[in-house]
Amino acid sequence: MLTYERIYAVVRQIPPGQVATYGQVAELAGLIGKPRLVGYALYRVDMTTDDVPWQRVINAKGEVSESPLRHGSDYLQRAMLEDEGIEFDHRGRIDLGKYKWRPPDSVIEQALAAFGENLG
DNA sequence: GAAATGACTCAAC
DNA sequence: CGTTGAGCCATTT
Repeated sequence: MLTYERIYAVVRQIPPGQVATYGQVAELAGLIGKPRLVGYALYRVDMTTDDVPWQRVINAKGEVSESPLRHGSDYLQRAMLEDEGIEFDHRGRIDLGKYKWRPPDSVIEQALAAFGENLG
């Protein structure tokens, strides 16, 4: 289960007003090449709590993903992002070049430290 | 243990 | 730019 916590930890590092892609989170979470795990983890996130800002995690296309189980709350996620100052394209896409989260070295160092714990 | 699922990503046309 | 196909592996049943 630490795998998920790793992802949550990274997602929590995402500051408001910015978005990160699954690949980005996966890379920082040590799940390089396994973006699906991130998506799966976010799906498992208990959105009833604010533990993880899953809303700031989108796909590499800059679109806000949605799940059939999430049906109906897709607009809610968009609203939350808009509330953070993020603008959506006419197609519902976000300008990653403007809003994509740029992980600071501190986060990378933390990630590396986390890897060490796991890698042994 | 084995099969099925999945909020994705990269590459090719 | 949009669609199609293959890769990835932990979680779930």
